[in-house]
Amino acid sequence: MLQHSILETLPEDLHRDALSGLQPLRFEHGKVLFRAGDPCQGLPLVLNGIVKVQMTGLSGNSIVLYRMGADDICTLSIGCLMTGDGFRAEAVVEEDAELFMVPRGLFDRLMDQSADFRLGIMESYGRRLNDLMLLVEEVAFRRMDERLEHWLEVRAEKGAITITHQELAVELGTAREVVSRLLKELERKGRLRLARGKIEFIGSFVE
Amino acid sequence: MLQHSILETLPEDLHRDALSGLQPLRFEHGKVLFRAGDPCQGLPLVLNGIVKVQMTGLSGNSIVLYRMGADDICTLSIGCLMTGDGFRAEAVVEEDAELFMVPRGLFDRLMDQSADFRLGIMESYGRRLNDLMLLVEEVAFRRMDERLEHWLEVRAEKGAITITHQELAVELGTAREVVSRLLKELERKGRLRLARGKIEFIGSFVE
DNA sequence: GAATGTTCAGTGATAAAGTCACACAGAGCG
DNA sequence: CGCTCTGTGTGACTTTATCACTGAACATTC
Repeated sequence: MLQHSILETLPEDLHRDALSGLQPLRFEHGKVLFRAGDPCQGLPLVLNGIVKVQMTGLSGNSIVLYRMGADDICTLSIGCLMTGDGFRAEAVVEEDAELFMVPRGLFDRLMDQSADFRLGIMESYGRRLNDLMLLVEEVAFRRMDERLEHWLEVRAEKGAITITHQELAVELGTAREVVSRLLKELERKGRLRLARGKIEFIGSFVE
Repeated sequence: MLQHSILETLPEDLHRDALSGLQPLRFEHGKVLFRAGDPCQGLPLVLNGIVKVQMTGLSGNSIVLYRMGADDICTLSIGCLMTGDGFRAEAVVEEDAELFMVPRGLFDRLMDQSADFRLGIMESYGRRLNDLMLLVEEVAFRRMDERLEHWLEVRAEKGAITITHQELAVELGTAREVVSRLLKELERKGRLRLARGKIEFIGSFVE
């Protein structure tokens, strides 16, 4: 389904006009869409798949800031698009994704001519700001065991997931050893089973 | 000086039109502009003074997210303005401030009719997003002693500041005891002098 | 299939930061 | 002066981060 809801709200002529200039780009798992310092090519509209955005601190540690899925807009790019500054973060394709890349000129035109488009952009910005505020709160005040358990609970329905402790550490913005120890603790409590690169949920997680 | 640069870019008729509907609102130090959960009244344009935005976690701890000064735009409000959701944060006047409150209708009209206004809004959003990303990185990976020293260095030129350890803890999103201990350590090293509600800089800070 | 290299996981020691509990000091006030 | 309120100092303990190292699981090569 190669469409994006923010384009569907456009009046017919604008819509046809916009689509004619946009090719869906296909990216595979693991592909780095952009990295810290890259200039901005345009505004990415995610059609399907999942892209995660993470940043690496001066210390070398990384943390996942948020994810984008179908119908999402990479609002982070707008800032760069406007000011010409580079990104502070990097985006990595987590599940094979397709997206439209809206160039600066078209973006300006859509902003100028469609109130719905503007609304969509503003809403997306608001959501992103909100996400980041919640992340700040979580990182600053929540305990790591709670955060880890919460992260696991969200994905527990799948029964098992494929992820290394290092990757999990980046998700939470902590150290690999911390994740290893906490997971081991959960295994001792009989709530999951650990294997190399895999976590299997049992007991309280699945219920 | 009761003007705001984002309004100055408007074409003359729009500018006159906008200003006619806007009264500068005056707020004193300590006044709470809005708190978590409040509905959004409009888009605040800061004319002068300083407003700080902070949030309180479920744990009861707080952290300062960012500050707004002259010519700033409270972009956080746009999200609420659009979706009707309440704020997650609260805004407190730090230095007496005046601001314009742009109501929804006027905001929509300006977005519709002025490319410069749109540009200003987008830039502001971008900056805010960037600030929050940097904050996440700082909270997640930087050591508290470094963060405290950096915070102090920025204000050291004043020679002395009036602040309690508790307030400083909220600035950094940590506990009062941690701040007390780190400050005491700095005092032992001869870099500052502590008094009730006051920090006086000496030695390496002033140089 | 044995040797080798690479990635991933486990763990002890130690340092930094957060939490809890409480003592005490200065400021304001009846 | 004695009382209260707010701000500060500190010990004890828990949680998290960092460092250093070990061994296990998997992949590659001969």
